[in-house]
Amino acid sequence: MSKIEMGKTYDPKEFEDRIYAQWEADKQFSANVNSEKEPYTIVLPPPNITGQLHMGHALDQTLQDILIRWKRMQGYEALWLPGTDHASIATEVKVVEKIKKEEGLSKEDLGREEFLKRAWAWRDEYGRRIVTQMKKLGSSCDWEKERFTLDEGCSDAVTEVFIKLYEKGLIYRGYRLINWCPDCKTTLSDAEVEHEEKEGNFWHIKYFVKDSEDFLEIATTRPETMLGDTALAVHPDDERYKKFIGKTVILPLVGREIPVVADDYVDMELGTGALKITPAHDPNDFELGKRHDLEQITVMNEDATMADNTGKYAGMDRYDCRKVLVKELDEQGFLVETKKHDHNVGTCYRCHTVIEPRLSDQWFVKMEELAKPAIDALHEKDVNFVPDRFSKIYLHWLENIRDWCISRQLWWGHRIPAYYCDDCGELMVSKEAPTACTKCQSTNIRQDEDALDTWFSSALWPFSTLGWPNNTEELNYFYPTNVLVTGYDIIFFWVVRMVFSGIECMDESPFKHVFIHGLVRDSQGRKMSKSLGNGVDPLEVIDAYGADALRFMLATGNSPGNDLRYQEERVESSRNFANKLWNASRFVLMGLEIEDFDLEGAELTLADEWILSRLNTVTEEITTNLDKFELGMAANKAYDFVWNEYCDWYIELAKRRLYGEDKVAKETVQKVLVTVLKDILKLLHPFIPFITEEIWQHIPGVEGAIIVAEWPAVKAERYNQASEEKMEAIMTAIRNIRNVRAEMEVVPSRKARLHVLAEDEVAAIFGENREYLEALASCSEVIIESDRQAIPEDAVSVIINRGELFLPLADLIDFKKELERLNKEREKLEDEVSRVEKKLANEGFVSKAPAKLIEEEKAKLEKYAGMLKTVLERITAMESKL
RNA sequence: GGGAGUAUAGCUCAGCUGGGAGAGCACCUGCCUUACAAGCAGGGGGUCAUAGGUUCGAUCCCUAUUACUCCCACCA
Repeated sequence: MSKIEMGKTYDPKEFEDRIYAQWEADKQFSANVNSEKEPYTIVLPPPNITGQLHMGHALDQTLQDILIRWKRMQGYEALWLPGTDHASIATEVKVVEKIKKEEGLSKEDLGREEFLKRAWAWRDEYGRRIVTQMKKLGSSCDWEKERFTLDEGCSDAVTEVFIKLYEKGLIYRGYRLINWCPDCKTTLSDAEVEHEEKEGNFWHIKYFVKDSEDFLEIATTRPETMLGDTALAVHPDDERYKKFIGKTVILPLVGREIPVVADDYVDMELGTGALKITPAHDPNDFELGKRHDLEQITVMNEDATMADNTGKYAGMDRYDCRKVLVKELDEQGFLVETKKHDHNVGTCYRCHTVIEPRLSDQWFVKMEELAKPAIDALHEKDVNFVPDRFSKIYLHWLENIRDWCISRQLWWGHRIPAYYCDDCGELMVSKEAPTACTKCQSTNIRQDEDALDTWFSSALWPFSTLGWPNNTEELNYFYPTNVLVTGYDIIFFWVVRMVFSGIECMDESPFKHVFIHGLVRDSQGRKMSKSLGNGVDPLEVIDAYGADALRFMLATGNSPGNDLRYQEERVESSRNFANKLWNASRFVLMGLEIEDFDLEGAELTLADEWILSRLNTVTEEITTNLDKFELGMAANKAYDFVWNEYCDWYIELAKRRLYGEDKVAKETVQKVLVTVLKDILKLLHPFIPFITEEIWQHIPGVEGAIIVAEWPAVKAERYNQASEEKMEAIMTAIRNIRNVRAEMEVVPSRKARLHVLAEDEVAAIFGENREYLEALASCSEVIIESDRQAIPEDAVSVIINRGELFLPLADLIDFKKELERLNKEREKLEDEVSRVEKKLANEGFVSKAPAKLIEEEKAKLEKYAGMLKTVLERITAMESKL
């Protein structure tokens, strides 16, 4: 491996693509059945091929890549299985738009076969684009295993499941009222219907009793459906309307005779307490109609225009017809009043057209039996949500689930493996098209025209991608997967369905953990959307700041399950961190003459021991955080350690030895610098893979890539609390000296002697490590004093625990100012002392608080009281001079 | 109509099982100190939404209230 000089500034463009290509060439992402290793599997939530990746994908994938890279380093056979989703309805809409625009044709003009050709071409183009984008982000997927929900294997799985469930009676064909999108001209499942609050009216209409002046007043929000009314309904206990029950009323304008039925579904409080029943256009009316054996009259076409059976209204759009009807009802005296009434209406989740309930023959999955084991899986902790609160959403959905309508009137998707005999009407479900009817032997057989709900194939993703229904080695090894990472917005579209499908087909939940993240919003908290034009393209961000900066920004500053605002400043600060790491590494590696960084037998200084000990502590914390899916916290800890401890303190302290004459000391400090740097790079690699790999490969003597380097182990024997405490004392002293100097407005270039007057133990620490103070506190020399008399009179003092530091600043010292400063210090210490004293005087605290805490408080009291005493003495001395 | 989330520094957000409030950005002061001005050093700034309760002790637990956000729901 060649060790080229590192560039002076961090330039991600210089190496990100190169590093990714190198990983690919070295097959670092490939995971294979390996009995020596434990598997760790994540399947990528397959992005829709409808377009390009957005920030949400970038977040989703960053989190997965962090986990996969971390586990790979921990020695697992880590598989991240990528792929894309054909997104039946969404893609079909796009392709229809495209051919309309480019060729001026409709999909019917093209015909099924030709249309599918265009759709596959679309898939090739966008599928490729998505892969390119993911690589830019650094996603370490095993691309050789890339799958597509509509590829051969996944399609086999779909057919297999369909037949299996059909044969078990869990898939059936039924004539039901389904959700119909008049624009997409297909059915939708309940999950695909979004409810939107819309302004509307209650129209109060008179329905006259046959051969009578008596009438019933009903209220409706959808007068156009009256053309399909087949009854009126009232509550059986409603005194106002009891006399109407069983009577016949005349449908206004139309003249048709319909009955008045009693049903306790009717709410007496709502509207007028009487309602019209249109079984073919309202789910409740449908149910009620079945109970009363009412006729179902469909009065609308597929495109929501009025049907031929509506006479003069035929062909009108449903809303135009509504206007006309209301006008006519009014003119003819049937309309009593119009009241404003806002209500929720169902809309298509793709095009937001108002759903029209429609009667038709469709395929359904019977849910009750499938839902049960999925509910149990959660209770038995086979499936665990992170954060746990999302369990409720999952449970609520499963416990209230209704049968799932899976047939779609679309071409782009898995065609339903059902066949009909045109002669005898026999229905056959089979893998291959039957050559002849199993009942009448006719060869006039045609396949069901419909395709399956796109989520039907997504539901099988965790095992269809591993080879199911074939009993492959990979399936046995990698299934069940370890964690599913996804947004909360598709818990019921997808997560729920994967769980029950996994249990049904594999007898085992498809994943142990479901790690839920939120949505990426814009800087003002709005959802990113095309219509608002506020979307931020991850590729542009990567172009400007690098993939590592984007990843780090996405991984930090938000907690699991919560939404995240995209803020450019945060990407910038992440980029700055990368730059910091780059420069620190450059400094450490510059002029390195050794390749062996083994610290065995090396003579370590306090600073060495301190940084190694801190590294160890931080390693342990980060590992624990990752175990608990606290990725943001882990990243922040690494950030703090690198910047505030390694760079700001250790590197600064290392400089003296580094530039010094002592060769052994120089080598030792280089060893420590590199040892710590190596672990830093490893700890950061899952978050910022490119820069860490690039730097790693500049380290002399390293073999192999960091992507497969071993995750740092926590070393019990190196944990050194004493060195951390000693170092802390010196660091505090340095901070205090800097603070005093800044307050006294001493220019940094002016050095001063430091006199230390302290208890022996403390004085010893300062004496042994005087060079730290010289290096970082502008001290020209450090003198340990044993006699107060020896301290120059014109010195500024810094009170420390069990001691006092003096800085003689001759001409600069202003006694009045110094006195002010000391008095401020005194106040602070007095507050502290009185706070602790109060606490310790509290009977309840002393008797009930844990012993350790009480000890700590006592130690604090001693410390602060001691410091306060010193400050007071100092003040007295100063005052005598004024 | 149910359910959930959020409310912490000027802004965006962390804060694990209750034990002296943190970061990034912004702001103020001083520094080009031979890795880094994408930097260094120092500093200001918070009755942790409100009111109660539990506790020796509450940003954290409980109750209620307010504001915002989201999800679910067949009430015409």
